[in-house]
Amino acid sequence: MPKNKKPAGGRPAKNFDPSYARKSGGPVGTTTGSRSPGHRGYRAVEGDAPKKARWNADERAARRHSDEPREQRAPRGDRYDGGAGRPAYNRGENRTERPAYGRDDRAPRGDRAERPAYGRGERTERPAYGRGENRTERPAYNRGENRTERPAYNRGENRTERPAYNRDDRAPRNDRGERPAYNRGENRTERPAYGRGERTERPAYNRGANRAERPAYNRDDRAPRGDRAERPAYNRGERTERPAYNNDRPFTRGQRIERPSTGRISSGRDDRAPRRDSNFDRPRRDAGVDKNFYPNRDAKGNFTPEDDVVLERLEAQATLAVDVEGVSFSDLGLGGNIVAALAELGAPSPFPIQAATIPDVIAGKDVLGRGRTGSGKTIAFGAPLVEKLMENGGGKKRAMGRKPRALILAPTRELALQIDRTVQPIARSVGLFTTQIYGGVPQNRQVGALQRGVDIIVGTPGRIEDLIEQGRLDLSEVTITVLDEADHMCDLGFLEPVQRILRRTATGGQKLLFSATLDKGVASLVKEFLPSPAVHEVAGEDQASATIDHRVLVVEHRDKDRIIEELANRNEKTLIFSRTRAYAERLADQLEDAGIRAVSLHGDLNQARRTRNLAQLTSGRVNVLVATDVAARGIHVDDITLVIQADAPDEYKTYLHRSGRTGRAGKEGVVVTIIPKARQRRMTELLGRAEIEADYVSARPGDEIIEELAGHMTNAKLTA
DNA sequence: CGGCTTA
Repeated sequence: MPKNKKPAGGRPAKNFDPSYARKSGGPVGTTTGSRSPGHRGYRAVEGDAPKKARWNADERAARRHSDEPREQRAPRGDRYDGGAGRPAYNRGENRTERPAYGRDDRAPRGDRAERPAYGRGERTERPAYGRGENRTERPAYNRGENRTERPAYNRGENRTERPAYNRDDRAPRNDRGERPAYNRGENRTERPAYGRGERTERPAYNRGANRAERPAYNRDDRAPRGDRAERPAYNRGERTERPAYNNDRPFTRGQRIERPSTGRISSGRDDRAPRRDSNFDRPRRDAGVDKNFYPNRDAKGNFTPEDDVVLERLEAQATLAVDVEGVSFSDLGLGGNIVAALAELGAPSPFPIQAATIPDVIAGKDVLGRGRTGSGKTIAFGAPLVEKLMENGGGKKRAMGRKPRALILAPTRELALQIDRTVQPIARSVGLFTTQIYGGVPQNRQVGALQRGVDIIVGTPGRIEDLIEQGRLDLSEVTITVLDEADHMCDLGFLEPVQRILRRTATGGQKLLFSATLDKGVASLVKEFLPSPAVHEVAGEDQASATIDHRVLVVEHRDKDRIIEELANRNEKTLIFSRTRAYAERLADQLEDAGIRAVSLHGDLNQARRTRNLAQLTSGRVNVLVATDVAARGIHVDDITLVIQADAPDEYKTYLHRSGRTGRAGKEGVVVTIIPKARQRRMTELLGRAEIEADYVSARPGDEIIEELAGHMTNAKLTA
């Protein structure tokens, strides 16, 4: 706490003083906190003031910042005083002052007696679950024999059997003292507020130095093999199938130590997302458990060329650009407020895809829409969706705790965020609320928003399904569902969760599927959910758009990184795609080392870093982003003039989506795909499928062609 | 390979 907030001679505000609880006296009657009413921390009466009633988590979530658009609030860490000045919130002894954070309201008390000691017996055995020094003692993080004792944590049927897990029924507060050490004790005080603003101050959790000290966390070397054999068959099956699991982690320890820090601010190295093995993957390991969150993809490879035909088979109704000339959004059936909001968003009049689909959506039809990337698909579904909700809305509007009536699903968090940035202002213009539901961030705020009541949900499948299972999200009144990047949502790994989610929505609800590429991969969804869809695409706007110059560089493998470096050494925005997270990270590092400011974007970064790195490209703070295919679809960044495919894509659709990051809104762009000689045949086949013509050029570092492609020479020469 | 849930 800043010293200047302490009145001279006073004692620290009790909420902020970790040592307070130890001082037996309690209030001694001197002034404290702010003297001005309305200021945070204001205390009108000292000493005998009644103890402040506390909110439980849900109440707090419902009240917090209710006066500002919730989606625009700063991330947690930036609020209040940034956390750094809040030394002990949620920690140590303070904890005891808090009457059961987030528990009271959850389950009926009655449960308690029935579950006398769930999760406690074990606890004594591992007093500091998963943390600190204990870690080394538990080489097999979260695994091993404990597992068998709690056979179904967080899973299907168990869930229903113990409706009150993680809830009220644990123990009355005073029980606390008896509870061995759950979440308390010395560890707690040592941890400077896990997961909040102070993050950067956190000494070494999951970071460089510590890494080396923690010999066994989550890594290859974490547990002797023998451990595994002893484990009674739980959690084994997949393991054997994935022998290299954890071996191809992007950062092996070796690398880490070699380059402890290059001084890159943005390396992202310190912002790794938590590993996803153990718990995260666990559900799918158990046969017989219905929850199959991310189904394994062993079945992949059933792809046959015949499946991969372009949408024409679905008899798209083509719309010509000329058809929509002079048409306004009002003509299409949108209300005045929405039209005004669209104008504000920079969309004064409809694009063809919008003109094609908006009337059908308002008419209540299911719609399949294919439009070139950057053709305005978000508005094509967002605006009529809001219009529909208005028509059906009636008096429910703004009722506390009303159930959502529209759902927009996207394959990546970044895309969900971006969609919300467009849809939210449209919705707000007519008094409807949106909220984002996606993983990688604390769920409190999202749950709070749901409790206040929202109309439109924008999110990714994982968290949405999670909240459904927690009983915190009810889709039964969702009458309009949108799948953006629909074909990707039908890929293995996404299809099943998406199907489960769609089945949770109102029966007979309207479904809209949009993507830049659509093929028969969507058939299974169409069959089940879109009985007779209207299919739209925009004629003459295929992906081989004239504004993009496609090139293929055939290089020696050893020259590849060097050539990428030369290509990326330019003054305009460049997006580089790699196949793996590790390579994306390595390339970003290499570019930085070469003096080219670059950041990365991939699933090994935590969400904060992902958001920040993408924002750095958007804002122009850096010109180079190295990404996995997380950035391939839907992400819009202005003025990317060069897309480099450091690894060629496997699928023509991926090529189209990646290259769609440039040449947006009619601007020019170059797509350079770097391949080894051996890949030429495959590449040609892929380009044929994508209906793209591209020149092949062999290149070595320093070649003129690289200068050209980087834009250091004139366009005239480039095309010559 | 990548993407997608956890306090």
